[in-house]
Amino acid sequence: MATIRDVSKLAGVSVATVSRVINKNGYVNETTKNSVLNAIKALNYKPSSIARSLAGMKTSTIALLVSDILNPFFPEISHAIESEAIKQGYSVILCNSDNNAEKEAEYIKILKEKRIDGIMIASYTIQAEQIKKLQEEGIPVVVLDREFPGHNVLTLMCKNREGASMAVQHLIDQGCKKIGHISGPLDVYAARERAIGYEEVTNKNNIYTPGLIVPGGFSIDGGYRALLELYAKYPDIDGVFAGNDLMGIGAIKALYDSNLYVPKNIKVIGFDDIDLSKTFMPELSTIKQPIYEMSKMALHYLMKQINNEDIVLTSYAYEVELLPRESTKKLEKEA
Amino acid sequence: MATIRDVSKLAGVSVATVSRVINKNGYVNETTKNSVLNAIKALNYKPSSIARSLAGMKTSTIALLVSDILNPFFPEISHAIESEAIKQGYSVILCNSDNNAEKEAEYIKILKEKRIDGIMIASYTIQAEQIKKLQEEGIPVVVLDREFPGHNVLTLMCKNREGASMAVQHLIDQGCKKIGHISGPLDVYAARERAIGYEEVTNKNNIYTPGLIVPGGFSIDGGYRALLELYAKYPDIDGVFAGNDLMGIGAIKALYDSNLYVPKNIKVIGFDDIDLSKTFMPELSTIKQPIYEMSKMALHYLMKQINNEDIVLTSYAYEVELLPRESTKKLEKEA
DNA sequence: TTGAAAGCGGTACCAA
DNA sequence: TTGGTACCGCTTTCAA
Repeated sequence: MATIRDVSKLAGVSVATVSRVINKNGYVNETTKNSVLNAIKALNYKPSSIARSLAGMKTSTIALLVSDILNPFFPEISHAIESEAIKQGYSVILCNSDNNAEKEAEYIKILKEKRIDGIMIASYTIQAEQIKKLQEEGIPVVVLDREFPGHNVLTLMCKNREGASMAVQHLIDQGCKKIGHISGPLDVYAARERAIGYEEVTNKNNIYTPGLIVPGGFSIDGGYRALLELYAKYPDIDGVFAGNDLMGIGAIKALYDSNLYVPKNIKVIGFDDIDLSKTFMPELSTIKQPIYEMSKMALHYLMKQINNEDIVLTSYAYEVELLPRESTKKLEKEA
Repeated sequence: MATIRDVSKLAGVSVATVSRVINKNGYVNETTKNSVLNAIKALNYKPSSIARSLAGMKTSTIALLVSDILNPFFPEISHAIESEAIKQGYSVILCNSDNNAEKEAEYIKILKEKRIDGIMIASYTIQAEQIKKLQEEGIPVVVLDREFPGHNVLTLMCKNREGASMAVQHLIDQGCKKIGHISGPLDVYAARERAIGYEEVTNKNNIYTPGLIVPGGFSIDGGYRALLELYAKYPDIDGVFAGNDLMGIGAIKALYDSNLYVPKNIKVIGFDDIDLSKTFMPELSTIKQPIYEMSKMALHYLMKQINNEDIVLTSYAYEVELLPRESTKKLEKEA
């Protein structure tokens, strides 16, 4: 593989000049420039990012740390982050923690060694302490879908609590009297907020019962099991708010396998609006998070930090939107 | 951030010695070693992979090029590749081509600049020519789910044609008389093979009709539209073999929206056995590809090439397995 | 407008 | 067992 020296020799100039034309900075005579360009082409020269990073002290690479790449929510984030990053000339290295704190820690170590320019975190296992450490070492960080009160990190999320309230209110509006909640892991911020939103509305309507909250681990299987548990305890349940779409889908599946139908016997609403939710049968009502928009802004702020622009390290919550679909439809005969 | 020189000074040794203890190679006195280790800890020193790569001429990084990260098939591959790579001390940088040849080419350029040690390709847009070029430049390549006859590349896939035949035969066994095929893009190897498998079996049973093959672009939406088209042309269709699970799901959805039910009115079978297929309702019968196993072996062979071990650059096809589920069940009254 | 040369942070060879 | 040092391929002053 040709090096900058090969190019400089062939073009009959110094490496400094070659560097200037590659980076389009500094003065360089038009004629000189052309002969360099020709030499580059002739040698099929591709500058080594490795060497560039070492000399220039930046890698043009960021990392995206996710909890679980098999959960469709994360590929959606990943797709957004990557699309936006590439526009700015950045590559992203995707790290899948598999919800495993050790694997995550290992990744963080590797990322530091790789001297990435910044890190975007969409992982539930990460602790505030680790984020603080990253920042102390001068690595820009932005966090998605989490909150660390009292910590100075930029955090982007949606209005989880409000969304949850909207979801539950929607079930009530559709005629549900006994509403269960399949929650995410309650040590996860978003899951907790959604559970609180559920509590608030059920309380206000005097239909709150602690036993109606069952954890479902944010997965299809978890949602499946949670629904069965819920139904065993409360056979008269007629509405379910699932803490995310995946669990909503699991719940519908469990109902189906129990010969109960959605929305006829029980209405179900999820959260997130992943692609799958409108493909499922019945189509899953949900609370839409602006995933792409959030991710895009998150990247934007990460870049700002990387470029040493002053920004306020705080948290923003995006608006959510109720998407009523078939899974919460009020049927004729009920009306 | 501390450098190797900082460590050497604090420990009172030379950088060479520090390098030796970091890399656990060469002789180093136990006492010296400990003082180095202490210095490393005291300074929170993390060796720069950048500098290491530049000096050592290897990056310990491979790339995985996929067609579409939003298609669950690819996160599954990605998960497998990444899990296995990390075990060997390799990081993987995930590149999502979005089925866009230009974006893909851009990525390949970036990857060359990054001097990655090898590249794993699971992309439908890539051309044999590009692979040849990579190889000529000395970059190890392994390809998943494609075939390039006449080209010297290691290619891993499953028995697509055979699997397709099994799928169609299964539909026939379940009593289907008129079987349509929703195909993937026919310029994609796997899609073509599956279509051929379909043709072979339908021909043998004298139920082959060219019009019964409709393309569905390997996506849910495409499958949805393809089914509608198929049904409009052939209202008496009673079985559908979808070229992948996603299209199978789209087809079932389309049927459902047309008030036709699976498996009662029409039976549907897919291909791949993505996670979702057994969650969908009805559960989708499918042909299982050993995705994890294939990916694992693909990585294994990529590493062999990276380590300059001699291997035969050829193609292997893995066995597939019929997974009959609800979507092709023969109902009582039909029996 | 161009070039010489000093790094960037490691590795590895050769001497000691 | 250790240390000195010449690279790896590029960027970036500083001088010319």
